[in-house]
Amino acid sequence: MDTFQAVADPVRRWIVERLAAGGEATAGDLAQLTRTEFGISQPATSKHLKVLREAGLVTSTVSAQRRIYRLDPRPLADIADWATRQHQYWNTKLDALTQHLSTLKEKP
Amino acid sequence: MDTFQAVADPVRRWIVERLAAGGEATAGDLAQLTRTEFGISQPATSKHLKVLREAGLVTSTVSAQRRIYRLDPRPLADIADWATRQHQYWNTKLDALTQHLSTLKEKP
DNA sequence: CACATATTTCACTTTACAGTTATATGATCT
DNA sequence: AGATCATATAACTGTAAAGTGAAATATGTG
Repeated sequence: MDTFQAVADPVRRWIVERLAAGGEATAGDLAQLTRTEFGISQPATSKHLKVLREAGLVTSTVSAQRRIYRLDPRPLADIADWATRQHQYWNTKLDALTQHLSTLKEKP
Repeated sequence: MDTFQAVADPVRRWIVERLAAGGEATAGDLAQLTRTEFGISQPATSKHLKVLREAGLVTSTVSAQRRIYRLDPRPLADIADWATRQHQYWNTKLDALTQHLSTLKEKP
């Protein structure tokens, strides 16, 4: 699954936001939080974490029985880049159009 | 369907890119192009366009029997903002950590 | 070693979505 | 009006993803 699909799911997007805000969290923390936030079970969250892991959005390190999850900022940068590129490219065209229209208004 | 889910699909992302590059296109143009690019039928593309419309990513205007599709840059800006926000927030934390580690290295 | 804790994986069900063909809608042309 | 073109919708199918409870795996503790 690619990066876009990974963050398409609201639960996973919420997890990403949580990790960005808190820095890191154990799988148990996240399972607890998503339970209260979305009412889903612990295995459900575990599977979401797997998807995020395979998409490269998060990394996990083992600490005894706990798995500590952290965000990898690079894939997010890719998304931001893509969106900004499409956004800006088209915006310049839009600006050109607006300007063209206003010159038409001056000299009708 | 929300903006993220709309651009999660590769066909729709391709359509967005095409509109950003070309400025505008008719439904027929896009149906033709996605046909050669992905091998899907005209109704399939029509449904993708519907999703993009309902997500607010594109607008369509009627010109005789044709529907002309254009990109609305605002939702893309939202995506870029979101991704940049998560990315940067965590990056500052990462920088702080890196700096912390290097000071530890100096004075062990 | 037995037991508790943390997390993942398995087997299964339900739901959502992309795709298809066929049909409907609406505008243009002769 | 009838034919045709452009696009959308309907009805249906196959597949994938998200959810669940139960079991497996691995680590720490009395």
